[in-house]
Amino acid sequence: MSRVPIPDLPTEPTQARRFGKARTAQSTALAEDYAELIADLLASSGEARPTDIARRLGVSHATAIKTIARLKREGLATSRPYRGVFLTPEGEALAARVKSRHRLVVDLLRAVGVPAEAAEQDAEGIEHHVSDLTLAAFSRYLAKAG
Amino acid sequence: MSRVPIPDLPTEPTQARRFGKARTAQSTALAEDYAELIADLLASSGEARPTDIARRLGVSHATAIKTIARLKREGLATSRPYRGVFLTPEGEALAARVKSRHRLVVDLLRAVGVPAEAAEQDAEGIEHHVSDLTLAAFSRYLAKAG
DNA sequence: CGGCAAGTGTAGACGTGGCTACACTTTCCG
DNA sequence: CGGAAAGTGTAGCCACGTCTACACTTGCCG
Repeated sequence: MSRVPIPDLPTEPTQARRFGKARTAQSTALAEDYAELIADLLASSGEARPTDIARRLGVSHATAIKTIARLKREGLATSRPYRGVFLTPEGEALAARVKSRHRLVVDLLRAVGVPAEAAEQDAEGIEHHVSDLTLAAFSRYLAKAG
Repeated sequence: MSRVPIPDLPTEPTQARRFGKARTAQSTALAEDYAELIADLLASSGEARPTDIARRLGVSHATAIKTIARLKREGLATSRPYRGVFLTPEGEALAARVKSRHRLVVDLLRAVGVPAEAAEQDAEGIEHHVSDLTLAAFSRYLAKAG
């Protein structure tokens, strides 16, 4: 009988490692989204207020404030009561990385024929799981094909 | 001066919707992973035991059991104490969908030049955020380019 | 057939991200 | 300049996914 009705599963530790990484990635995703959004707001309007951030993200302002507190704890942002949020140099670096990665993912999706709105929507979730290796491949592909 | 140093942000509700969807997607990701893995284990060894699932996923058996309970609540799986886990028809359908989507994502990544191991790793996280529209585009692209 | 190893299940704790409700500042306009 | 609207912050709740610790079944082997 044919040999591949059941393709071999990855070895147990390999698969566990993959899932583990995917789980961990998710914990950094929030910080990345916030950093990028704060950078955008600062660039486009000069200030990033918790309420604006909350509205953009579709969460309550209380949730936004809690997450901003986490960014501060992690050294990515600064803020003083009633005075808006700013990014530390590390926060800005993260935002820049995230932004360029986002663009690259959207461009790649578009390049292989994904409609614009779907590309934007899916990129929002996909981008957090794209490794540097994959990103480099996207970049090469776009340089060649685009 | 140049007109596009700051590309317009998406409108507030649009962006909120995108983030919201990305957040929601993540909540279904776990169920998808479990369904796919259970299907694989059933296919390759005839049974899916909580401990095997836990080891593959890199979590404790207690976590696996709790998540299996959730799958049961959602009508995707069945199990009786000490007797292993099985999928309902809906669970099998989900597993099949997830499996083919996973394959398509890996193939697409490979097709644009992502190294095999990176493709497998990243697909694990990416797959949960790929919409049907995007999946269809991937499929078209592979048919044309592959 | 008795007992032990392996597997299974349950309880309880923790951190996270989400929410609502309420209190306090700021800002701005009459 | 005073008060109301808008924004900010805090408290307390919930669901979820994770863990460790402990108790109970199963199944097999001597």
